[in-house]
Amino acid sequence: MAVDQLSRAFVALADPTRRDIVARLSVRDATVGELAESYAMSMQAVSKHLKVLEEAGLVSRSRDAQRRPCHLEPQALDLMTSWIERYRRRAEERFSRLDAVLAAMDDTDADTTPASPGTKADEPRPTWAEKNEGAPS
Amino acid sequence: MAVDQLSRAFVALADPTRRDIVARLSVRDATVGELAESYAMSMQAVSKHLKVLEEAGLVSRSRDAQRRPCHLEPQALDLMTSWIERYRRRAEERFSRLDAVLAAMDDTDADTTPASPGTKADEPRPTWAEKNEGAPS
DNA sequence: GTTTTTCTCAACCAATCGGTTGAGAATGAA
DNA sequence: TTCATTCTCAACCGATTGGTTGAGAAAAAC
Repeated sequence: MAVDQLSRAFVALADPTRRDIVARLSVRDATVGELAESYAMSMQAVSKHLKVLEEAGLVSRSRDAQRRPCHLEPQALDLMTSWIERYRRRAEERFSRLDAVLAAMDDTDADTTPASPGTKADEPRPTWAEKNEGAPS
Repeated sequence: MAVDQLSRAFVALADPTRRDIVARLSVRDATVGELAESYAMSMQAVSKHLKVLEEAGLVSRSRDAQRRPCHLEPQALDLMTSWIERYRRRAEERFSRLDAVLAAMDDTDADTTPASPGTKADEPRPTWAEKNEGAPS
């Protein structure tokens, strides 16, 4: 559904079964069959979960005869962490002691206040993140 | 759907609009109406998105007359980061130079190899993570 | 009081999700 | 070739999602 990499990654980890698969693969690679033994669902269902993880870039698969060993790809996790951390850090800075000072700066610095509270944009179109960052979403 | 906090958080950030809302709230609190101006959808839709974020613990809301200012809650982001980082770190350790050594240890150490490749469990029930960690999922 | 502003709730809809079953592709073994 | 193993694809199903519209609650302003 969500076309972008980041959405796919978050969607992928939103399911408990898929998070459990990621946890297992962090220890060692595994085949679809091996993974499927652990869950109360068909191998087809597990295969579907792996497809979601694969399309999110979280898992890659090689070939070993009939088997399709699954391998965790940590870089995809980095992408998520860096997105989250960016905004967490930003939010926490706001609660720091410099809060009042920064707020005062906000009122005069148009770059950090792209859409000031009173200044209502007439049109919706571009996302806030698009207007203000490189590629946050 | 997913009942646990972590699932809710990942579900919440899986939607691009909701990530954009989080990005905006990381800079400053905002009301539903202010947020809704930026998106090509009704205020009701934005209100629904905020409800999802709120139930995930990512956003809290106070009261100011009719207005319901939304406030980002960074701790919920921490929860996600720490889950992701745990398994990313684990996976990356596997690719380190000690890989061969650890693999050899795995074959003898039953604690780090709870379900050895050949040892097939007869029953599915508990998740892998439940059996091997505190509360990973 | 009435009206305005801000927001949520309820009902609805098409699309997607997470599971199922059944068929079959791909590979290695007999 | 035939058979067994491992896995994916396709079709289907009920439940959930992300949006809509319409009605109305809550608070301040008139």
